[in-house]
Amino acid sequence: MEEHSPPQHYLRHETRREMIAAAAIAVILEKGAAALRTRDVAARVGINISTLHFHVATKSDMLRLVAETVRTAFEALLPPLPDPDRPAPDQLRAEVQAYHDSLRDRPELAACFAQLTQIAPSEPAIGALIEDFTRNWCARYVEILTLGRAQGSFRANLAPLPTALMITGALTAFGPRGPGGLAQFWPVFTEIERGLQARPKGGM
Amino acid sequence: MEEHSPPQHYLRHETRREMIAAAAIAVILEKGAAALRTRDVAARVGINISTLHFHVATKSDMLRLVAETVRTAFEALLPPLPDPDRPAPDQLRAEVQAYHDSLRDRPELAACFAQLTQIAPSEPAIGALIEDFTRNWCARYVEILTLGRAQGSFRANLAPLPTALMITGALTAFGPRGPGGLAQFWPVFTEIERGLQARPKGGM
DNA sequence: CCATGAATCAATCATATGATTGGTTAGTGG
DNA sequence: CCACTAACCAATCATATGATTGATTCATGG
Repeated sequence: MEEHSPPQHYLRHETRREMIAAAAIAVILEKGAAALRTRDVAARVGINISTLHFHVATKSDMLRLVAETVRTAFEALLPPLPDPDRPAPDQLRAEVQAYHDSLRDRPELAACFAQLTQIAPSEPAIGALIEDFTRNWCARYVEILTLGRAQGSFRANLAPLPTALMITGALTAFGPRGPGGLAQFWPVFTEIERGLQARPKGGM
Repeated sequence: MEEHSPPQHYLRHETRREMIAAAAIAVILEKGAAALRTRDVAARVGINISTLHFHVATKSDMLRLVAETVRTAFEALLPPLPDPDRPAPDQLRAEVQAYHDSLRDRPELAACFAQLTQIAPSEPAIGALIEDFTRNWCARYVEILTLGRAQGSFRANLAPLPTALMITGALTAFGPRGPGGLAQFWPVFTEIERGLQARPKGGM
C-alpha cells in the first residue's frame, strides 16, 4: 500500500532511524501498540528486517525511539514557557491552542502517546519518559494558574495543582479521539475558562 | 506463585468463564494487554490450554469476555440513574463518589479498561463496547448537569455536554494511576464543583 | 580509482503462540 | 448404577515473531 520511492538505497543511520520511528508510529496508530510487529515496521520503511535491526538493536529500542521521537515532536509544538509579565488567561489560551493545533496537525502524536501509555507495564523506560513528560506538561498549567490567581484574573480559591490536573485530564481525553473528535474541543475549553474566572465578590 | 486450591476439577462453564475473565484481567494488569497470552491465563486459572479453548473459543472471544465483564462490573458500581427530583449537586457528588470508590476498591476495572483501548484498533468489537460505555457514562453527567442548571444550582451559562466531557476526561485520568494516585482525586473534584456553581449575579 | 566501512539483504534460528485433535475423567439424569 | 455428556488434558500443529549470521553492495575519503 505504501509507495516507497524506488530503492532509495543506502541512507544515513539517523535518517533511517527517523523513518523507522515514523513507520512504527503509523503502525501503532493503525493496529494499536499491542499489534506492533518489527516486520510490519520494516516492510513499511521498505527495508529488510535485518536492516531494521542494524539501525535499531531490539524492539525495545525501537519503542524507546518512538517514545523519544513523539515526546520531542510534542515539546517542539509547545508555546514558550509561562511569562510572569503577561496576562495568565492569554497564556492559558495559548497553551491550550498549541495543544489543539497539535491534535489537528499532528494527530499521531497524542494518539501514539496514549498508546504508549499502555505498554508502560512491560517497558519501564517508556513509562518513566511518559510520566516525566506528563508531569512537565502539567507543571506548565500549574504555573499559569498560580500566576493567574496572583494577577487576580482567576478565582482566589483556585487550587493550581488540582485544576491543572483537571485541565490536562480533560484535554488528554481528546488525544485518542481522531481529528474528527475535535468538535467539542473549544466548547470544553470554554467551560473550563468559565470555571476559572474570578467572581464578582460574594461567594456562597 | 498462584495457589489454586487443590484440583477443584470440573467446574461449570459459566464459572470457568468467570475465572478466565478474572485471570485475564489480572494478567493484563500485571503485564499489560499487549503481553496477554492465552497460556498465561490458563496457567493462572490452573487449567490446560485446550480447556481454556473449550470455554472460550478464541483469544478474541476471551478479550470480548474481559471487556464485557469489566463493563458489567463497572456499571454495577454506578449509582441509580439521575433523578429529576433530587438536588443535582448531590447527585453529581454521588456519581463521582461511586467512581472514586470503584478506583479505590476495584482498581483493576479502570486500569483494565484503559489497557483495552490499545487492542481496540485490531478488535473492533472491543472498541465499540468501550465507546458505547464511555458515551453512556458521559450521558449520566450530561443529565445531572442539565438538571442542575434547570434547578439553578449550576451556572446558567453552563453547557452540559462540554462540561460532562470535561468531568469525565478529568476523572478518567485517574484510572491508569494506581490506587496510590488517588490523593488528588477530591481536590480535583472540588475544583470542578467550584467551576460549576451558580454565580451571585453580575457576570463579566 | 580503489580500499574500507557503513548499509543492505537472503536465509535461517529458536522460541512463542494461538489453536486443534483425540482421547480421558467425573458428575448426573434416568 | 449405568450411560451419557460436559469438562478436562497431553500432545501436537502451523504459523508468527524477534533476532542472528554471513555474504553483498554502495559510497567515499585518501
